[in-house]
Amino acid sequence: MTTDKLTIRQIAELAGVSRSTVSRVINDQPNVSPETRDQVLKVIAETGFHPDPVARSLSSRRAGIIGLVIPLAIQSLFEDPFFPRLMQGVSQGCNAHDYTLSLFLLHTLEEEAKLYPRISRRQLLDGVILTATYDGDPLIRQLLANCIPFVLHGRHEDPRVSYVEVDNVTGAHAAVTHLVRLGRKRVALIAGPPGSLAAADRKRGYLEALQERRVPIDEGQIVYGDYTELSGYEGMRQLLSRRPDAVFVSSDTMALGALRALREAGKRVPDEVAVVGFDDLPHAATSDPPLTTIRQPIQQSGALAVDMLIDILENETEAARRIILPTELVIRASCGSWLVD
Amino acid sequence: MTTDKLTIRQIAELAGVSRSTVSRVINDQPNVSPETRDQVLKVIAETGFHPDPVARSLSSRRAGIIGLVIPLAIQSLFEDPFFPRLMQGVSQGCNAHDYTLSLFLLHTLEEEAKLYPRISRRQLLDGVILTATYDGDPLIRQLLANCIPFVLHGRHEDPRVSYVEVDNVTGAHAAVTHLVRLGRKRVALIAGPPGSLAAADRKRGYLEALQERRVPIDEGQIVYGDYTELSGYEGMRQLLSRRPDAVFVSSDTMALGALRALREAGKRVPDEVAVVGFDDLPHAATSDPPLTTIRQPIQQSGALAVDMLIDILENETEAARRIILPTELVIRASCGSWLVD
DNA sequence: ATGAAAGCGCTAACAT
DNA sequence: ATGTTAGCGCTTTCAT
Repeated sequence: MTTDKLTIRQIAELAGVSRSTVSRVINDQPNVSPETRDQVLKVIAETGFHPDPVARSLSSRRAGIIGLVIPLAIQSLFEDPFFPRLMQGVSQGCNAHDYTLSLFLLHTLEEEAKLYPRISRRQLLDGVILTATYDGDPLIRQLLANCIPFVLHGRHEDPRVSYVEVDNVTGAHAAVTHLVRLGRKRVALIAGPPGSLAAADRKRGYLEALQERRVPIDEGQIVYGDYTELSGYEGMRQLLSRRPDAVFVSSDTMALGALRALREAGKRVPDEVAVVGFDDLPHAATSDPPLTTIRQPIQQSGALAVDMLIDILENETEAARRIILPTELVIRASCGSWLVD
Repeated sequence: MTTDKLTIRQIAELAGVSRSTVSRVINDQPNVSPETRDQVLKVIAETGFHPDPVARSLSSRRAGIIGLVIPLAIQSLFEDPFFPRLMQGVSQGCNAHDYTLSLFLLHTLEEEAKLYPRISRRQLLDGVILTATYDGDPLIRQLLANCIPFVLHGRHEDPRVSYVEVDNVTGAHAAVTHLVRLGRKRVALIAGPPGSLAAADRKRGYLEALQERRVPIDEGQIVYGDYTELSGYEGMRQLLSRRPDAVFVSSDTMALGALRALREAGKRVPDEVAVVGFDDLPHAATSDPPLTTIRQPIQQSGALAVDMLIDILENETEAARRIILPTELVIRASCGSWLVD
């Protein structure tokens, strides 16, 4: 039935019209009489015709494909549910707009170098969503220099860059303020990797919250992880000698590692040490004890990045677009709220 | 510098040759004299020319793109590190062969229906890797019917289907045999969802191991989950009344849920109940207690699926290809090996 | 409202 | 070894 060698040419013949008309119908363009349109649609339905996306891209200069690129596909990518969640959001956004999603996980610098030709032609990809960029990532410069439409997932200083970000400063601020109000005096921080802007923002929220509450800041209470469970574990072990009575951890996955270190050390959570994470991914709710955390709308942010990119693609304006999404404190057992009720 | 309106035409002019010659050079074809080749390569390097992939696809009828499709993007996708790991493998495979990866996460049946036109044209996608298919998934039939090259991740009965699979039966068999040898008499099973062939295979391994060891099989000791932590938790709670002294869980993530249920119920692991998982993902090593599990080469299986698909694309043969990968028992604390030393 | 015709940038016979 | 030419299947002016 579906001979699949169909082209608009055959459809045109079968419908008794010209190729242009078929093209108009396919693309929902005006200037086709209702009868003609119905006739063509009927033939298309009967034959099961689908226009060739490649030919279409070649002549229309748009591919209907969006790239999601993750530079230096970090270790945590494959252990932290954060990225899958983000991909889900991006994927849903693409599906909703009938765009295809291409995924570029760059494991090495070589692969990163090879990426560029692929996207530079503005043909294979209409635009790019870039996430998990690190400080000084050359990709942003390249995209900017070559006028390739892109949206960053995470904020950026350059005024030309459009982005979707989560309000990391406020989120971290809320977490730490919560701990201080609960009476914790020695609040440590397991931060994300230096070089990550999101990590820096969360650290800033931590510092500002302490300052506002007149809690002295002790640099020794700050350690850095890379969003893996292991780095959270090791970070917490380092912190142990500083005897914190609370710790704000920049991701749930690292917080799970911190809980493990505390358990091993025989520290009761939250009685001796309160813990607050960041993300509110599923495993935060099932840890022992369940994790108080800052919820961020990961999936939504991915979908919004797609919306934004498509808006940029379809309505070419100059102004960069920016969205900042709010976070939310989710209270569970690990912060010990009930201890002070 | 990079004017980016370059076509082979300009390159041809600059190099003083014809377009065909440029094309030959680009595609590493023979019948170009070394001098000409060098000259062309020089111009290409100087201008920073990259051939347009879309135009190339249109005339060569191959896109250099592979699709990874995950039908009914199951809940567990976004909480179990299994899929990210698989994607990493697939992505590396694609990068190694200079193919681009497109990701199709199908969240609804509607989206699944829309996918088909996208791939049927044999243009946008050269081939497909299909994973997490469920029983009676229409996708396989469609791909087969339309002669779209694809590789299944997971085995399949149809002799025309090429696949890469992990030896689930043997893996599960090893897990259960290990438990029985350790003296466990009442070995329960938390299986994967009915409808999944991999889940059925693991169940078969479980049943066969018990039979071989002359352990009576109790259907009441078998429950089903969906690879989420929660389903493992609930499965274990159901099993509690059956008083198992061991449980084989079909995924690490579900095993974590089982551990949580046991902890809540005050059952000591492994003393009272031994637990063995499946996967050996990072979180298996950091649970409390660390999880004995069956390691499967997820990442490798993804990369191999790509290799296989590309082999099929580039050397069109009739015969279906099949790879079965071995698993490995990884002993940690949760099975209580040391209790019987 | 409809059709004719010129590309889009490349590959692949075919000719030389 | 190199050039010529005809498409690939569609979109898009430009006529009518």
